[in-house]
Amino acid sequence: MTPDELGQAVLDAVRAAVADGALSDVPVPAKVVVERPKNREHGDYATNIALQLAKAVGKPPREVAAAIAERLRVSDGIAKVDVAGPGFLNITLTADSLGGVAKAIVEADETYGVGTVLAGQNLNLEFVSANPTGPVHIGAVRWAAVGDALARLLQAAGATVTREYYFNDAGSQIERFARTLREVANGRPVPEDGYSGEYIDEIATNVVAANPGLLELPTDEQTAIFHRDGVELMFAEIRSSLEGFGVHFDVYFNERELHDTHMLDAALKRLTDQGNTYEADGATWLRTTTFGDDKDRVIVRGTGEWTYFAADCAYYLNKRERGFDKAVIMPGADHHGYIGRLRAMVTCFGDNPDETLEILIGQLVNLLKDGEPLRMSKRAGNVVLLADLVEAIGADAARYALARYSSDQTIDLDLDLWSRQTNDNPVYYVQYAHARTRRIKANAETFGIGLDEFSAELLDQPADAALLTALSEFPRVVATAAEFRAPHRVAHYLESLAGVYHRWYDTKECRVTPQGDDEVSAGNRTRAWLNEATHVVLANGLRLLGVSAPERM
RNA sequence: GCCCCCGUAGCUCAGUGGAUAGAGCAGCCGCCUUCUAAGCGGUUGGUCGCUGGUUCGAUCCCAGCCGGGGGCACCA
Repeated sequence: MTPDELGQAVLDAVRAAVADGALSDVPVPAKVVVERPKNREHGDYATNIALQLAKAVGKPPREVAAAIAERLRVSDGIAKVDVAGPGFLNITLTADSLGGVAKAIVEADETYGVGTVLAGQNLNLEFVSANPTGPVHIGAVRWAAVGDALARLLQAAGATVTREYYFNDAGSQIERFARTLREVANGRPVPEDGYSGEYIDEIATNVVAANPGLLELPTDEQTAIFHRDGVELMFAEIRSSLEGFGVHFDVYFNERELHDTHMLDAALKRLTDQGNTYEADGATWLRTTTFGDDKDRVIVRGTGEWTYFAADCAYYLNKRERGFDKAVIMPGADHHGYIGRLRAMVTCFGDNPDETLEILIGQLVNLLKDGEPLRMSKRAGNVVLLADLVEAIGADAARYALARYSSDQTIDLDLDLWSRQTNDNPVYYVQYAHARTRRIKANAETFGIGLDEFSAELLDQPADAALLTALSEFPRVVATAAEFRAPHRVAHYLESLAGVYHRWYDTKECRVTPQGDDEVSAGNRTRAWLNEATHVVLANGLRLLGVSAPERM
């Protein structure tokens, strides 16, 4: 019996109690969620449904709980129902009923955990979107890890997800980047507002090599070529480093495309048609204050140039026209001030931002070196790159470390600590648990134990029940993490599951292979399924985070 | 000044209304002739920043305050 099925059984008991008058005719909830109690003495599962219904029923919670318990006890697969504390129902399943979960998980394999809570939603998930003026640095790497994990989660929850990277290849920072390349290539110092770093020299050298005679051209023509080829080389490097990190984007969208296809004009026209623009001080403004923004925003500057915000407007419209129900974007922590104007802009287009726009603001990653904060500045060349991070701690640890914290939390990443590769890093704990499932499987095979005989009622040890209930929780963890846009919940769940599994492994009564001269028992054979089910869940969970599930460690 | 995030064990963090607030690391005491000790058991350690409010019930929701971090361009 799965938690969902148990929830349904509890619901049936509530309905029965209402039907026969034990509970007054209260609105019965559509769904009852049972949870895995922290304390094993509280049964396999618990629910606070009686506490929730007590007020409407007009009876003390324990009395309501007793009425439900009485009707739940007679359900199939229920071993025990206790009323506890203020009115909790603590439920213990029969070994037979609970054990069936193991076989179901093994049979579901990679689809175990896949659900439908977000089915039918077509989402555009935009993340990273770092400017092509330098390599991917540590701040952006966080969003690569979190965004990719979130994309996997949303898909597991049934949504259709397009991963998108927005390249700002049309603004003044790109102009500075091009000028920097040109100056450096000509042996002159980096301009005051330019970019520094080894990559600048490399790219400048490569552009010159690819364009013989480049440095003989007039300055303007040089700049144009450095612009064109430099950005292209930077694009390529960013793309390949992200792919190397296991982060794949379905669409790399260039801001330039918005200009080239006149999307900005179309967006401006739409906004003007809606009556939300005006002219002032020689510029064209969007009246975002009407919809809650602090101040109105310029769309066309006095010089006649588009602002970056104008491109944002066009880009949003473009996403909608490509058929996405919702644009989900993950800007950096320093962009939270954009929420107001983006929501207002969406409203200016006539959409409801609560439905078509979702902005996931996360916090910074701070780097510590020798316990001292390391300030990062791309222009000063003082950056830690994706490649550096991977080299220091490995891609698995990096992805896990960056995805395991709530996005609301500022991360202090101590380079010394992480480069030591001690088991301060919980990814080892989880990966070790997975590797252990594979070794046990291999050992079992030498005893001729495969996945054949399965007798659920033999999974009768407390450690079996603890592992089974932990495994059964996975689908709801996935659904909840997807709904809350919180991949870190998966990581914490896996750590918890790994702990339960390690304890199960250490339980003599729960061995997969026989001890000493013992014969292979039905219990051994059945527990091979439980071991395999644990492998399935750990592997599926790690896959959601983009972390490998090693065969051995 | 305005806005966003954070404040929970020595450290890093989970926990978005319920039962004695959890985990990892660090510390201390134990456990390897039997499926990997990158593991397990035990133990030490917390006025959930403060003050009010809502509630049968608040770490969680609301208000104010105090700390820490980050943002507030006709830059991108």
